Amino acid sequence: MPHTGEKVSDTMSMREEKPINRLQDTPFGYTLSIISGKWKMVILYWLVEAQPIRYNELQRLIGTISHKTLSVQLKELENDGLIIRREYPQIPPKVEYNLSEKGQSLYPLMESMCQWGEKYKT
Amino acid sequence: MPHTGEKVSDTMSMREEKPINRLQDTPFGYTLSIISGKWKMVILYWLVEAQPIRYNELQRLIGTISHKTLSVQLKELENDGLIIRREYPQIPPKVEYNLSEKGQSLYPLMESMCQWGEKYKT
DNA sequence: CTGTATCCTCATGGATACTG
DNA sequence: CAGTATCCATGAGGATACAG
Repeated sequence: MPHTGEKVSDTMSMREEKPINRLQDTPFGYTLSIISGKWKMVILYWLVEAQPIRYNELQRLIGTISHKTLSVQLKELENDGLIIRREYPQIPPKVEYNLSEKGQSLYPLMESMCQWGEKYKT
Repeated sequence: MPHTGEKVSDTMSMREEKPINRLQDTPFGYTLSIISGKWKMVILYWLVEAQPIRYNELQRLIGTISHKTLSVQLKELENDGLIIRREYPQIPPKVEYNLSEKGQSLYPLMESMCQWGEKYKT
């Protein structure tokens, strides 16, 4: 898998005793750490579909995510630079979420996942 | 996201009251259910790199996965049809794991993940 | 409306020992 | 060698209440 142009052992192997190459430090591992978890990709998916989207609408679309979980996940996605939170100083408050360019760039990945699922889903 | 050719609400939305379209029943959700989790993609990654591979070697390569966890994950991957377990009736036992065609077909996804990580990793 | 703050449950995964 | 069995720790995620 030519993910770096280097030998695999240079970028991902745990074989070296020191320094230990942690999975997270590899491109593959980094991506994994960003999009793994139960909800990350689902949230990103809906952002692709419906951005800009407000907090409540997002929760309604996902349907089964809890209040706190959505909140935490959104904050993590924001910290990872995948989404942009835009707050309107109103009463009542209004917040819109959009994908950043970095977030948008995951679109091909989601596409691949959809196509793969389409093909292999029982 | 044209993952089915149908309207999004027909395949993924939770908006309909009944029947509720569960995420798992969508192509996207199916893929998610298959590859999510902490180790699935890591194991598949190493299979791409080093198949056919034996149980012990696999654990050694991953480096930080526990005995039980690897065992459980391998069984799930086998049940999902992504890998093929081949047992040689020897003493001591020898077992080799290979990717099935279905498993191999995830290669583009892994490729995408590597490339994305390569580009956006800090 | 858009969140935080608590508290709690439970699945995931780890350590260790044992088996064919 | 390639697992299973058992027990345990951790943290992700959920329910509910409260706040700005």
